[in-house]
Amino acid sequence: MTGQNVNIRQLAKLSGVSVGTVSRALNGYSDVRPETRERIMRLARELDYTPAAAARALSTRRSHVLGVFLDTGEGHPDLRHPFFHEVLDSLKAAVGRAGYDLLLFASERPGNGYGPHSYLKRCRHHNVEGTVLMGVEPDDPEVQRLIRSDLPAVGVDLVMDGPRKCAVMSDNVEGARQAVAHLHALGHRRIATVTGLMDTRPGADRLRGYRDALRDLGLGFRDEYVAYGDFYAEAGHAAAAALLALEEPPTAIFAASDMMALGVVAAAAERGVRVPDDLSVVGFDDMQLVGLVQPPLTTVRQDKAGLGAAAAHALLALIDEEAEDPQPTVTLPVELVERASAAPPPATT
Amino acid sequence: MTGQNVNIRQLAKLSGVSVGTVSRALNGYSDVRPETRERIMRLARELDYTPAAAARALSTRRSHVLGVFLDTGEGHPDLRHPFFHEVLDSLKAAVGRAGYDLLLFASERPGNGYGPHSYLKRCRHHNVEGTVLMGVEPDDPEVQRLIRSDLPAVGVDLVMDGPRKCAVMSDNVEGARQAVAHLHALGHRRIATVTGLMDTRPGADRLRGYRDALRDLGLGFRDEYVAYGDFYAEAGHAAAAALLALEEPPTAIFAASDMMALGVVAAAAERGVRVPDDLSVVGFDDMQLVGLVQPPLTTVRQDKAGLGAAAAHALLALIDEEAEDPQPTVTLPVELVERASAAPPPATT
DNA sequence: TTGTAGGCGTTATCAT
DNA sequence: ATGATAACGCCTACAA
Repeated sequence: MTGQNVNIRQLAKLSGVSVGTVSRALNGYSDVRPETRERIMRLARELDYTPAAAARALSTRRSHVLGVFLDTGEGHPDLRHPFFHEVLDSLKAAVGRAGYDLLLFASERPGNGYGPHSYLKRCRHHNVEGTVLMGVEPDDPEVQRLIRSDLPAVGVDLVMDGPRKCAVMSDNVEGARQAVAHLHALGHRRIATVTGLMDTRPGADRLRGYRDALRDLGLGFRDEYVAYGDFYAEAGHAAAAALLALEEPPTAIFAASDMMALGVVAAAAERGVRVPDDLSVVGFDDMQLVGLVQPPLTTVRQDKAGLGAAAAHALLALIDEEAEDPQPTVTLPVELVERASAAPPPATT
Repeated sequence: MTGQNVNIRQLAKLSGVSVGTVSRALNGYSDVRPETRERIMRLARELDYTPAAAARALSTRRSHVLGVFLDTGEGHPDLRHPFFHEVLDSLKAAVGRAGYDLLLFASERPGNGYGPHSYLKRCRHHNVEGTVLMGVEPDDPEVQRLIRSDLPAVGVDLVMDGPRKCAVMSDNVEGARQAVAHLHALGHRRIATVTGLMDTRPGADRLRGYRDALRDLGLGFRDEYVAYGDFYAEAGHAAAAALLALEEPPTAIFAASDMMALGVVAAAAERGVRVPDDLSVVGFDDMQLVGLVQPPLTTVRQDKAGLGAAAAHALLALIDEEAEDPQPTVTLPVELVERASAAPPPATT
């Protein structure tokens, strides 16, 4: 409609005032005569005037854009991890309410692509006011550079030790603990685990929770009961195969992710081991759908929406400087969801 | 590192040339003496110079940013639809390779928030060169305004009839057809369906494919065999309950989404109806995990990665003007994935 | 209350 | 091959 992209100068001319006045009127300054403002705003609406974000950012030095690095499933291109996407949804909603949009970094060559791929550079190029990192490699040297900079950034499941940095994550230790405790309460004594990637914080923490729980419960830790995985289904499948072939196989398996848990269930089914009759399984995440499958999966629910909102909140606080440094990691509670994949162990031990 | 955000002027001063020369050197113009260029580029690297996208966009009138409207699960806040996220992943990868980043629109008040919420306005505000729409309401008046504008836009599962618009989607009709044909080949004659939202293109097309298949197979269409759903699990559950309570219940159900298919399976299980022994179920999507559940779900696979790449491709073509108008809808093939939830019908009819 | 003008960081068009 | 300089669209002192 109308003649495309009106700018503030034309608006000024048409409303018979200067650009300064138009700007002040539109931006809600008080020193503008009501009638003048009204006239300007009406015209702006009629002409469908939209200020150019680039120009404003240039002049204001604020972009009202937040960056997002979402490196999901690089090593597993066919099995995208849905967890971060769910977090992204609520992150989007929360920052939107605060008037921010999200820049999802895709191109590895900001500007003209000279210089190495760099998180920090891409942020500066687009002048984002802060950024969220999800699923990125913790020890990538480029991440380290970002950490040393003072650009506000929050990591999801990723703690960064630097100025204006923060992290949000679930209480993974406690979650794993609850999973094991639940199994123990059901009567299990031979409880194994399939871990996540050990160089990620959730992977390490869930294993720690598992060990802590065993200790507290007086169960004794056995090396052969921990199978190292990578969060993906295939790892759960392989781990279960190995675990069930043990001389003294476990009666229960705590998998550090739902996908691995489903892999465990599948592997069990293949060997004629019934879940939960012969083997109990507890997962982690509470991905959508796992409540619908047979058997419905008992799992530790992460509050993905809460994580996204917390990330938004933390990042905005960092940006508004209303945050002491260093900022403590935000840890969200998890909740054991009892469904049908965990039950008392078979009577015959 | 170094003293934060160097700009082209400082770079010019330090390398002893004018800003014009720096700009030309960095942007690879030929009319720059090799030694000069080398000196400038080295300095730029040392100082970690990054051009400001906003300034460049202002001057160039190209932002190298593409917009994304991802309205996922507004009505179903607890059950985010993962389909679009998988598409988003490959979209991101594809546009990234072309040097674009993605702006995920979150805020409803671009600029100063005067005027109504508007897709078009948000695009113009950020000067995106084109935009992708996923999961948005087809008949939202604001979408209509976007459609009438000549901003390049492609819809995923959404056809827009306007200048520089395009759509990508799976071959939903054919997919539904294949599902029904598969069931028919297995011996089923009483085949019901649970539809998706009828005001979406995929919802309508999958129902059409179902009807077409019945006709072609000479099966005869029965009103009571189509239950109207909304793509979500609960709808599948409710539909199955109704369908199975029929006087002459179907022996097979084609659900227009995997989530509904799982709802169907769950409802069946509750009534003691076994899948696939007593009831065959075929879904649509091939969401991750549905191959792992019990029974592994037979379904029609959508090529989500292909959809994202196609959307990127189409949008870039629209932007580069190398696209006749109107642009034909891109339809991607689907593939029936036979797993275990569909089998021959029980012998006793 | 309003107008003027400088500046934000680049690119691009002229000269030279 | 390089240097000035005018846009690009907006905000914001400062003046009036």
